[in-house]
Amino acid sequence: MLNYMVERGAHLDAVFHALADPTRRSMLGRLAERELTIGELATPFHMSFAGASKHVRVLENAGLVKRTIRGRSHLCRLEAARLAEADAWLKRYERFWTANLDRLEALLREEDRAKAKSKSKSATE
Amino acid sequence: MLNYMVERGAHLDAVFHALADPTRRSMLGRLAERELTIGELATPFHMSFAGASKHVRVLENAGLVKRTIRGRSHLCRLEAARLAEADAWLKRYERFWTANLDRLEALLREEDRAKAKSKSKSATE
DNA sequence: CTAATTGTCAACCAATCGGTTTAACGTTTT
DNA sequence: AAAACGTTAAACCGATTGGTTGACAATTAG
Repeated sequence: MLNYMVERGAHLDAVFHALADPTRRSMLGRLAERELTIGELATPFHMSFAGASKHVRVLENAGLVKRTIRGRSHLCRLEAARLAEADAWLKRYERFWTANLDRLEALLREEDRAKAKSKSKSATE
Repeated sequence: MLNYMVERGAHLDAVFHALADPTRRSMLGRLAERELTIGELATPFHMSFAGASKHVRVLENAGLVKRTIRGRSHLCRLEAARLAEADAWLKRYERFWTANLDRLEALLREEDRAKAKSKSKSATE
């Protein structure tokens, strides 16, 4: 749906998909140190040039990499904004692994639910 | 490779893949509020029962959900440890969106690289 | 015992994935 | 003008994805 695309989550689909591949994560890792051309990005993996090029495009489409063409070589640089979005999404679950205070909070919510049995809730994704 | 599986990153593949689907993210969101059966997880989406079941399995295989069978219904609960791993991976890039101090750090690293031109580096993914 | 409920499994589908190869394109060098 | 370089495009491949259906197993309710 268009609403979904605009409102929220569309980026996350692409970003998480892009991150779900070790080759791509490795590329991002190298780009975190310096800007690299497609060729430089390709060399560490025993993979065809075109193969690496496709990985870069996935990263680009997810907004994780931006490319500037200079002459015949394409320079890639890391673009972190979308990573920040992914991080923000994960943060919503932070309390589940920071624990401790959680046990308490869980108990409180338990009490809350016991008291107010009437409400129905909407799944905010 | 087996080495890859054991060493690092194998989880991330599965976790990020699991998160790359809006249905699955939504399920996690609901599980963050309370434990739910497969059926309860399925209802919000106009999707077959078996379809939802497969999504849950993906989450389970990624270690994001744990299931306890009680009678004929399967209770699912959120398991956050793997989310923490994903968060830890993302944190390595945090400085790229917190910015500001970065410009400085980048300059410092630039100087460093200029001084020591001898070292080769390994891509730690 | 019989029904209905809760969920899985297996087969199947079209679409996408990660990867290859070969051909082409624009840029730089000679 | 020609050759070499850096990269993309297109066609293709097998594997996987998200989704369906229908049959089945197990627990629960009437």
